[in-house]
Amino acid sequence: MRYWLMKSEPSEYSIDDFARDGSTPWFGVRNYQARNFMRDQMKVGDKVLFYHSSCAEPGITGLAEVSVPAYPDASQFDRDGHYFDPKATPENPRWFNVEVRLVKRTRLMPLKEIRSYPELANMRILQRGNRLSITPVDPAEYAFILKKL
DNA sequence: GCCAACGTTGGC
DNA sequence: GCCAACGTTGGC
Repeated sequence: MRYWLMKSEPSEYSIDDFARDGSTPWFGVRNYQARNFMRDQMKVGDKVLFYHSSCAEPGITGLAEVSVPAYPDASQFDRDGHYFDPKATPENPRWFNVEVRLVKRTRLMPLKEIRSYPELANMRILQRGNRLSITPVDPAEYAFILKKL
C-alpha cells in the first residue's frame, strides 16, 4: 500500500465539498508526473492526505483513500470545459483520474506546523519550488502525521 | 498582487 | 535537440 498527498484549492474543491460528496473523481490533473502517479501507481485502498493549497491557511485537512483506480478523465473530451485537451481522443486518452473517498475530516494541520517537525523535513511539499499536485508520502511520515492529527 | 520555480511550447 | 518565451503554481 502506498501513501499520497493530494492538493486541492478550496476555492475549487474544498474539504466541505469533499464531505458533502463522500467521494469524488480527481479530474483536471494536467501534469504528466501527477498523471503517472494516478495511472501507474495508485491502487484502491492507498491512503491519501487531503491538502488545501493556494489559500489563506494551507495545510492538511482530511484523510482519504483511493476508491476507484485510474480511468480516462472525461473532462479532457469536453469541448466547452476548462480542461478540454484537443490532442486527446477517446481512443487515445491523454489524462487519467482516480477516485478518492473521504475517510474523515481532521483538524487543519497548517503548512507552518508541517514545516516545524524535523520528522517531516523531507516531504516533497516542503521542498523548494515544489508544485506537484500529487506527491508520494513516506509511510513513516504518514504515520507521524496521523499521530499528530 | 508579487515573485520564484518549474513545466510546456514552438521556432530554429 | 536546444533554449527562450510563456503560462501556471502556490506561498507569502
